[in-house]
Amino acid sequence: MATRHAKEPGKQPARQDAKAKLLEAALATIRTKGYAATSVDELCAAAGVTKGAFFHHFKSKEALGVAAADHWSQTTAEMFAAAPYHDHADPLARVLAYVAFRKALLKGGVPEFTCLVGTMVQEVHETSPAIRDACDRSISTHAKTLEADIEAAIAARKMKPDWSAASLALHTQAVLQGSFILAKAKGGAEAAADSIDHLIRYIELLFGATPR
Amino acid sequence: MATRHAKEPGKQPARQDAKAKLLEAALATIRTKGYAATSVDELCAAAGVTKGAFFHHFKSKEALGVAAADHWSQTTAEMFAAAPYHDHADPLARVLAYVAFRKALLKGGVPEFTCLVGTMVQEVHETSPAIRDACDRSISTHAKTLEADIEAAIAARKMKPDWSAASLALHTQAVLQGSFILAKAKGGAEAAADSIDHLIRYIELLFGATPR
DNA sequence: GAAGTTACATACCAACCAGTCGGTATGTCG
DNA sequence: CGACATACCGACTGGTTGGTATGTAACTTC
Repeated sequence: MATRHAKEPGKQPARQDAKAKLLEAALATIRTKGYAATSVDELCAAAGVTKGAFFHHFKSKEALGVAAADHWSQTTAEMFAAAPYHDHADPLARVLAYVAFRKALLKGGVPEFTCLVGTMVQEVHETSPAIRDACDRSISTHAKTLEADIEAAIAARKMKPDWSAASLALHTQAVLQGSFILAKAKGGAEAAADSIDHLIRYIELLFGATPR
Repeated sequence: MATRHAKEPGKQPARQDAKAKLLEAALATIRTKGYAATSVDELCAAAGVTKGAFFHHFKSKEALGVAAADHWSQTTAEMFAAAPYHDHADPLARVLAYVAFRKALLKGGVPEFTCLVGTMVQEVHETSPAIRDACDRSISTHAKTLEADIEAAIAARKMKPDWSAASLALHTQAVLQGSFILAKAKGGAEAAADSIDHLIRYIELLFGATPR
């Protein structure tokens, strides 16, 4: 029985460590194998904690799914907020730079660049309203961050389009999610990159810019 | 080949019935709950057969997944081959009518209009190469059926685009798959329809037609 | 420094999972 | 007819599942 009470900072595993490690393990594992095929035991093993810790922090596997989606929303929001595409003066340039940025993210293995909530919502949309809503929130909130720039680009050109900024913002997400499916089917990012190029071309044409 | 015909009408359940019923049950159930969350027992119950019948026709659950993807490829291919969008004289009109046809298919509940192979490949891309390949075949073969019309539309306008007919064909599938994810996240087809409208607008702009 | 709370660990369970196996009913073919 | 194959049945198995009950060490508060 080893009693150690080392009080120095950064020694033993921090107290709230298990929850964070479980969420990180959930992101990686669910993106690779999907939600249903990921077991609680597996998550615990990947996180290096026990099942007691899991059910202490999450009242069920479904609650972990919701928390994982929320965690995903938060970390991706921070990442996009800090991304350089906001730096352009012209709003259309910012929108195009955003899409180009998304294309540039297609690096590494398929599970590393695909979307957690897109994967999860496909599986649980009929069986877990809580997870579905969390995924919807993640996608819709992110799309919302594009609306102001799209709106400004419309206004700057005095356009009166028969489509809304909101629908174009959601369309960008549809193309990205669809491109991830192509990447998964083909085992590589090439087709996904081509599809994103088509999206860039569409936005250029929509706003009357010269397509490359 | 082996012509197996019932001798008299009004007989007992046909002999090859179980396999077909299992495949139909697989399409419905997997589209609703996903592949991993669908158990063999559940499939058997939905098809009204026993587990003995299941493992007689499919050597494993994974084999059923492959067969379901192939069955999906076949039935959808027949359905699209018989669809009216081929009737237009102009190849671009055929392409646009195809996309409009896909939009018109967004009827009923979400599991009824979404795509089996898009759902499955998201889950199993890293864990079941056999199913992933079957899903890739389904998507890529279907996309291929659009290439000739796109190519003809390019040639008719003497265009020299920096994108290929193949990539545009795959892009249509990406948009459709992405729109299904939006539909699943939002629990309805509206956002999916809007996204398909953007795809129609893109193709019109690409080929210099007047956008509506 | 006792009391209470939080953050884990250990041990366990009933339900469920994919897959097996011996058996039967119903063909086909010679 | 008999020999053999195919189609299907349903009980069974061993391992896994999500979830629980209980214990305990560490931190917080007074």
